[in-house]
Amino acid sequence: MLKTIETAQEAAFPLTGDFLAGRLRKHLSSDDLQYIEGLIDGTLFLPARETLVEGGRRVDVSAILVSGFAFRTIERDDKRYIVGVHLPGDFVDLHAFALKRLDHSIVAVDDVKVGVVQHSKLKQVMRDRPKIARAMWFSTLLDAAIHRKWIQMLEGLDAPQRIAHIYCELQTRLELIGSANQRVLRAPFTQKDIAEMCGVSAIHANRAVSKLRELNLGEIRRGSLYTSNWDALRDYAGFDASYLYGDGPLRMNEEWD
Amino acid sequence: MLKTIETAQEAAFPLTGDFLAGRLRKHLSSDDLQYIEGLIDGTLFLPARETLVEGGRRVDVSAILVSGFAFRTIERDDKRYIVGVHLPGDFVDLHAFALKRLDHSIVAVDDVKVGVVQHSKLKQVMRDRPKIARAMWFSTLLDAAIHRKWIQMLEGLDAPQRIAHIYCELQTRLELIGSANQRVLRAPFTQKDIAEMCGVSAIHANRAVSKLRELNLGEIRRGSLYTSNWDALRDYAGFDASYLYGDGPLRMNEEWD
DNA sequence: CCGCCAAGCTAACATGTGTCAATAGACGCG
DNA sequence: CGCGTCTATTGACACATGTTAGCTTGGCGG
Repeated sequence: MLKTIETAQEAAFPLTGDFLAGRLRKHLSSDDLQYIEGLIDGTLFLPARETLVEGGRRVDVSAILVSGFAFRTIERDDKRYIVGVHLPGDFVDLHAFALKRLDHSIVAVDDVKVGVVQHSKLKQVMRDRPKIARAMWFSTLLDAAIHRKWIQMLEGLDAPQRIAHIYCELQTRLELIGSANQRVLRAPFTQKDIAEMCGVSAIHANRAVSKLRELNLGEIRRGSLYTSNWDALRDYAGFDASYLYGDGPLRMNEEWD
Repeated sequence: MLKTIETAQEAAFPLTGDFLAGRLRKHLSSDDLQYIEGLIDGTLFLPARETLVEGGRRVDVSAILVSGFAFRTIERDDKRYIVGVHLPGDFVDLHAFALKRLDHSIVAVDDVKVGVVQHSKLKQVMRDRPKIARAMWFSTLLDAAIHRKWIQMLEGLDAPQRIAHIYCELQTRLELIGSANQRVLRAPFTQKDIAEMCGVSAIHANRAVSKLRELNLGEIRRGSLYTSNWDALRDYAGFDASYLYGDGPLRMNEEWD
């Protein structure tokens, strides 16, 4: 169960379908998207910095992030490691459906709204709607592809490049769900958050942020990135968006039937 | 298609079912395992260091590793980043089924044998055998969980600890498929391979290997790890096997019906 | 409006890691 | 058997990052 269900409040208004399954928006028909929306049992609000799913716990529901940011985190010896970031439209703990318990936690970064789906319903989807099931599988594989890119990033980039890469990824993912802004990437991260995503100390993250500013690549203030030169930033980070499977000739609509 | 299909040879002998779907061995009935084995169209041999699947290419088959080791790698600017390791029994590019093209390459470490499965057959599985489909999904989610652990490892451990952690993981995974040895973990890695898994230079990997030797934690010779003290090694790396979902009360046999 | 506290920033020094250069060992091949 | 090549190893030095300490800024509640 959701650990913090008791601190959350029920939503009063309907979901729009706009951000729902935002990541799959380009990959499924609106019929299919509506079907997914129909799986949602209810909506929860969770305040910033609260834990949505505690690692190790058994769960029998999964959650779609409707608004706000969330982290995947692993704790060890009082240190927190951020292993992924999620945006509105991400089916954020779908992994728990097949794994039954998660190896990590999901925490809200700012105030978030999530849609809750019972695993029993997902089991039904597996039986009755193989195409939807495959799309959900695809969504978790996209998480895996992002994980691999982070591994490569941690293996090959220094701290300023890692920060640049993470923001480039987020910008592209926001573009894919239609909520990017050209001049600013609004995000609620502290520099400690940035440090934990990059695997460096908070102090070094600060140095790295300063370096990006000195290089005129962008200015990070209170988590938000202001830049006039995304191309230079992408170049600096060696960012290549193909791992996000955002477009090209391989969208599921064309491939999955 | 398999890029190197022309360099590979057809297998002459039948598969045993022993290592097949080795990772799922504890999670499925022998009936189900035999069904998976039945999906295999043919067998390929691939010589050491050859590429099984080239990243970016469209594929319409996936491969189960029957014998030998394989790496997942990403290339960039003539540098190779190893983002994962696979052992016999791993459904090594099942990700390509839903993704259609892979964001990375699969390369043989030593001489390998793989079983090939057509995606058209997997599509059939999605329609007709939801439980098997879910098990295959599980297998890819296990890859994702391993990716997350690598991210944490790269964010939080220094080079010698990373090496220790990787070998601990491999030992546990070998135990899970019943082919571990208590005194030696036989593996065909060069120190350059180890460096590329850890995200450090080959020279620094050498220093790290030396340090493990000095600390009496283990001796790595030609890729194989000789140790008499796995507990100390696990402790040194902060290794906790729960992310491998090897046992406990959450096996699929009990949970998936 | 004040004051508090978390977040951001800076400096100085220690450790981890990269790079270059050089050498030694292991293996394949003629 | 000896040569050449890939792998492993060592030393010296430069750069990246961690750690500790202290200071500044900004948002927020009283």
